[in-house]
Amino acid sequence: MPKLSEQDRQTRILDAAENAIAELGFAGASLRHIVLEAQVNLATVYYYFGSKRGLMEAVLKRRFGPLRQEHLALLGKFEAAAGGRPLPVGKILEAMLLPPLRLAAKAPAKRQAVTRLIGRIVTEPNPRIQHVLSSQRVEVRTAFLKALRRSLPKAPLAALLWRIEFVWGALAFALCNPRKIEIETHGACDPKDTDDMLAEMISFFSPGFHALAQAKRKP
Amino acid sequence: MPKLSEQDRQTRILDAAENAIAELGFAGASLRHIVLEAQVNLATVYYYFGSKRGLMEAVLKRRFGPLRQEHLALLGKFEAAAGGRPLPVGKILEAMLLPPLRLAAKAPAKRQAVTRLIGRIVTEPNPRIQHVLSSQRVEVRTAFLKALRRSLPKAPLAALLWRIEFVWGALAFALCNPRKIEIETHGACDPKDTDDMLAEMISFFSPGFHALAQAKRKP
DNA sequence: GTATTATTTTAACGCTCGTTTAAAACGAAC
DNA sequence: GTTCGTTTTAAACGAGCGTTAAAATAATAC
Repeated sequence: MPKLSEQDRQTRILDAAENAIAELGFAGASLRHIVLEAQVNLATVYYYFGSKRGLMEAVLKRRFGPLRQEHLALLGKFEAAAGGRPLPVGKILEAMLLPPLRLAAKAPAKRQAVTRLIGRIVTEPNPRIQHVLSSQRVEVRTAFLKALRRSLPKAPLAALLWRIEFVWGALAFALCNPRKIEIETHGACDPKDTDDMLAEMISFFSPGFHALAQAKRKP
Repeated sequence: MPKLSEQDRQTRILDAAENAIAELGFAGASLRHIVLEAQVNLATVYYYFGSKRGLMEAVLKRRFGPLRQEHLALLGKFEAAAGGRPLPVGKILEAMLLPPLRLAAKAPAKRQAVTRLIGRIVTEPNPRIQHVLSSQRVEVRTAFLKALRRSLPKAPLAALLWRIEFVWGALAFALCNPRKIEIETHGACDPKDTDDMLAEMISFFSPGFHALAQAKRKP
């Protein structure tokens, strides 16, 4: 029996599951497919993770736990640097977008599993998985909302909330199928160039937020 | 045997399939689940649609065929009204966003199947389904790109392409899980109010496009 | 009426899925 | 070297899946 990689089995299973989810979605990623790639016996999944759902949740926790921390840390760092003054919108956007993009950039070029995993989740039908993630991210969501409200005190709450959703949506969409974007734009947009993508997003969204600073028609 | 609704079976199957896809995704929507809701025999699906894939493609074609027409028609109407002059960015955005939103609004309040169907597709892993849609929408994509290039001739191509992707992404995200947005914002954002959503999107994205009108750092 | 076609149903095939049980292999302690 | 707890394996279960072939029914034409 050739044990190609001698990292522990749990990690191999998680890696394989992540790849499978990114490629096939949660429903399509079968355990047998996963254990084949992980070079692990089928029952090993149940020994370590209890069930398929347990494995899926572990996959999400491994990535989105640190992501949550990075989000809060980066926002906190910017706020500390601002010394109590409201953050520029561009900085808030950077704190929103950079951690996921950095996570995506860290992945090896060929397999953008993490990248697509992030995008995959936003449209996940399974309510259980939805809830796992939603509950993990409520803290991040409120932190960014609070920062934006401080920076744009005159902006209506609903307008801010909508815009936050739009930003997350654009990010998720871009992360979800990088290949599609690359093909459809004939290479003019390169999703692998995360620095460029970050710059494009910030320069695109910032003016839309700033437009809220003064105007306030319907209270 | 109670034939509750006497619309023809094909329509009942398509409706049921649309609901199932919206709720469970493409992989999770099983034929047996669909025929149960459609009150139709399992083999009937194969008689009319040949296979599950055939049914899925028929579901997509029924909605996205007319959507494509509406997109092109609305853009054409605005361009005709402009009489050869470049369209305002806001009008282009309206032509992009209104048809899908109108489609979503048309659906009965309880079941926003079409709404979620639109969003579900953008993250669909199945490359076959991806391609069916992608090929159907290339015409629409290029039409809007062309309109934007006319209105913002100084804008770098890549910047325009990125922004178009971001707009589609934000729209898809918002359409995908309206319930999630409603819950997470504690009702402050109401995805069922498509007029409001359209206004929010246009007012958010327009400034970002206009910022491209003059500035052009890297050629 | 009968013959012919179109539609619907029944029943099953083979496959893959998630999951479980129990036995085998292993490692550390004594 | 035996014992004991942990880890890995093999084998099977039942359920659901997409799909198909053929029989039963309904509709149409002659």
